Formats: sequence, C-alpha cells, structure tokens
Amino acid sequence: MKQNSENYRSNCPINFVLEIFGDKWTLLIVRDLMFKSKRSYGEFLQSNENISTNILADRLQKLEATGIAIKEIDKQNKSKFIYTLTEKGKDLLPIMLEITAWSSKHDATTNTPDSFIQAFENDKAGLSSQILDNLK
Amino acid sequence: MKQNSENYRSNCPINFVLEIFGDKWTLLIVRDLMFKSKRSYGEFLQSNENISTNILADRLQKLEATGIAIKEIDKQNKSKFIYTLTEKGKDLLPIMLEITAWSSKHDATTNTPDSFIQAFENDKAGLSSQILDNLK
DNA sequence: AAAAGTACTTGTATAATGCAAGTTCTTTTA
DNA sequence: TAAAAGAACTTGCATTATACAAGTACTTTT
Repeated sequence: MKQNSENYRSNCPINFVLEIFGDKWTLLIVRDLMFKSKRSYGEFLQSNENISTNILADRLQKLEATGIAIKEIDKQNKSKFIYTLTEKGKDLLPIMLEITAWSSKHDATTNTPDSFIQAFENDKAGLSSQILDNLK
Repeated sequence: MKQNSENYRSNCPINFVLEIFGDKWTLLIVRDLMFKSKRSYGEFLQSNENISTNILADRLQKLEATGIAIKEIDKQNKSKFIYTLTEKGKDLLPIMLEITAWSSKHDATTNTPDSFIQAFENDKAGLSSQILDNLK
C-alpha cells in the first residue's frame, strides 16, 4: 500500500502544504527568513505579530524536521543559533510572491511597497533573483 | 490611526493570508471549488481529508464573510445551496498553482498528474485560463 | 402523509494556542 | 574569576480550536 504513506490525510499537493504550513505562524517565520534577513530566535520573537515563545520553539523545530530550514551555531557568538533556509525553503519564494501580490490587491491595509508591486508585474525573474542573492 | 485597522495582527501581506487561510481546512475548500468542480456542502464533506461537519460549516461561512465564495440557492433543487468562487477567490489561482508545483517537487507521494506539471512548466497562462474557463 | 435528501447545529472530549514565569548555557563585565 | 547579562528555550496553566457523534430543520421525492 502506497496511499497516505507518511500519515498525510491525503496525497493532494494542496494538503501537503497545509500539513506543514496550515497554522497561523509557520509561514511568518519563513517570511522573516526570506524577506527580513532574520536568523535567530530572538529576532523572530520581535516580529509585529507577537508569537509566543513556546510556539516559536515548536515551529522552528518543525521547520528543521521538514527540511525547510537548518539550525547552526553562530560562529561569531557561540551562545547563539542561526537558522537559514534550505533549497526546499528557498523554493517557497514563488508562493510567497503570489501571496504578497494577492494580499496587495485584496487588502486595503497591506503595507506592501509599491516598488515590490512594480517589480512583481514587470520583472518577476529579476525580483526573485535579487531576493535569492540576498540570502547568500 | 491606521495601523492594524481591521484587527489584523499586522499589515503584512503574508499575515493577511494567514488570517484567512492559516488553518488546516479552508484552502481545501478552495481547492475543491477551483479544481474539483465541487459546489455543495455534501460534496465538500466527501473529500479524502475528512473534514468534520461543524468545521466545514464554520469555514464556508468564513469564506463567504471574507468575500472569497458566495452561497446561493440551487435553482434546480431548492433544498440545496451552491457555493461558487468570487473574483477574489479566483485570484487565488496563481497561489494554488505554485503550491501544487512546490509539493510536486518536494513530496514524493503527491498525486499531481504529470500533465499538470508539463502544462505548468510550458504554458502557465494556458493552464490558468483553462481552469478559469471551467469555472464559468 | 411518510421517507429521504441536504445542510447544518449541538454537546462533549481532546488537542492546540496564549501568556507568564522559570531554566540552562554562553559570553561579557566588574 | 565571580556576577550579571544575553540567548534560547521549557514548563504550567488558562483559554480557544478541533474532532467525533448525535440531533434538528427545511425541502423534495415517493
């Protein structure tokens, strides 16, 4: 039997993403890693949405477990860990861009910069590679 | 004051999507509406993931409240309601396609048809308009 | 008029989340 | 070199969300 081989509710690709990101917090950490150059527990804690410490710890561990981020000791400061996106994590960029575009269109209060919208509409590839370069 | 004007946790576009879709069920209903030609409560109930009746009722009401779907009496059968995607709901298509592509790449057990992957890579616009045509 | 179909609602147990406080390990400061 | 500070969690408990089983209301078919 191959159905639901890893205890997923189904083998649907939409469901697969929900099993990882189907909560109110996980994707915010990806956002911080991808767009805000945040890397440490303390930095993630400071985001506007106010994540709790236990939820943050849990989600970081799940992001590691699912191979979306890795955790390493900071070489400059050994009391610190830094998290970085794996290739699998970086591959989420097109989803993140489309989400941003959708919210910008449908949420009047979104704070998306105009420059992003312009770049997204006129030069999606350029925008993407700029963001990915930033992660190196 | 304009910050967090509608009681969102922040004005971030990623967060905006999470406030609507940040759970394990809501996006599955959108999937069923968008890709599976499902329209009624009873049809949504039958999906593989096994949603509970109270959660389904709650999510359908939220999808209406957020303007992503509308609920109407079925003219052929007045004991039945049918749900359809609004323009705002249809605008989720690029996100859904990117999610499908990501899962297909990173989940070995995904059931995404090869024909989808081909179309997504070679003719994204054609794939999109074919899906949207189907919703009319 | 009775049965079946469709869409929910309700009650209750379990699980997830939110909040405040405490712990451990490393680095800096006195 | 001992004390304080920084960073990353962990723990306990109250609140909220979800899961499961059962029941209700309205419409259509028999």
